Amino acid sequence: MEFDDKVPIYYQIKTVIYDRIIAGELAPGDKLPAVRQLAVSLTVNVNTVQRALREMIAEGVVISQRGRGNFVTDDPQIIERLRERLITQYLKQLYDQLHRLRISDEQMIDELTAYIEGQGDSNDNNAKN
Amino acid sequence: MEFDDKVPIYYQIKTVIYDRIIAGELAPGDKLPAVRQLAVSLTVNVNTVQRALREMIAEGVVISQRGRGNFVTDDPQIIERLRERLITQYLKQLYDQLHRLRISDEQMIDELTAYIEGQGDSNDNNAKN
DNA sequence: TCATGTGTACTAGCTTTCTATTACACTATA
DNA sequence: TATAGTGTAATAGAAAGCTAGTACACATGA
Repeated sequence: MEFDDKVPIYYQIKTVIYDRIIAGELAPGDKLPAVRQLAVSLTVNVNTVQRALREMIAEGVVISQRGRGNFVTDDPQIIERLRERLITQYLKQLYDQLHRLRISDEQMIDELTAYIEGQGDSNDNNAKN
Repeated sequence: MEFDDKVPIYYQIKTVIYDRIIAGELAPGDKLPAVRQLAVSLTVNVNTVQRALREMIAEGVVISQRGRGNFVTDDPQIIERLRERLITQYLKQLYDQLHRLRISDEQMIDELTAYIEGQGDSNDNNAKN
C-alpha cells in the first residue's frame, strides 16, 4: 500500500483500519488479520503495525488476546462513538481549512455540492497535492 | 505557534502562508516578513522557515530577492490557480474520507450542513483529535 | 507434549525533520 | 564606504519514525 509521506505510517494504518470498521467491513467481534499478515499486506514492518494497534487498543476499539489475535470490540456503542468522532473530525478539518481562506458557510456548501457533482461517484485517486 | 506533530512543521508553515495569501492578508507584490522575523513569530528555526519558502519559491508563488526580501508574486493568475488547487485539495480530502466510511453523496452535504449549523460562525478551536 | 499460529518486547541502525550556530552574499542608506 | 537588514548555505547534533532481526509468551490442536 502507498502512504502519504507527510504523515506517520503507523497513524495512517490506524486510519485505514478504523475506516474499515466504520464502513462495516470489520464487524464488532471480528478477528483482525494477524499482525504479521497485516505487515505483509501493507508492505510495512511488524513493529509499525504493532504501534498502530497499540493506540487502537488503548482507545478500546480493538481488543488484544495474546496468542489468539486482535479483535474488534463487540461493543457497538464504542464503534458508534468512533464513527461520530471521525466524521466530526473530518468535517471540522474542512470547515477550518475553508474558513481560513475566508470562504463563507454558504459558499462551503456550494463548493462541496459542485465538487460532488463534478467528481460524482467516480472513485478517482489523482491530484494528491 | 502550535503545530500538529503529525505533519512536518515546514509543511504547515507553507500552508499557513498560502492561507494568508489566499485570504488576502498578503496581497500580490506584498513583502513577506523577514525570514528571521518569521522564525521568531512562529517559534521555529530559520532553516525550517527557509525550507517552507524554498518550496513556495519553486512553485512560483513567492519571489525571492537576495538582500531585499521575499515577495508574494504579483501575478494574480498564479494566486488564483493556487486558490483553486487548495480548495479542490481540501474538498477531495473530505470527500475521500467520508466515502471510505460509506457515506453517500447526499449524506455528505447533510452532514456538512448540520455541522455548520451546529458550529455556526463561532470560530472555536477545540476538539483536535 | 509438541508444533504452529499468534501477540509482544527489545536492540541496532538508517532516514527525515528540526534545531543551533556560524558564515557568507547582496541591498539600501546614512 | 560603513552599517544594518535581508536571503542563503553548511555543519553538527538531537529526536522521531521505520526497518530488520531475534527472542519470548501464550493458545490451540494434532
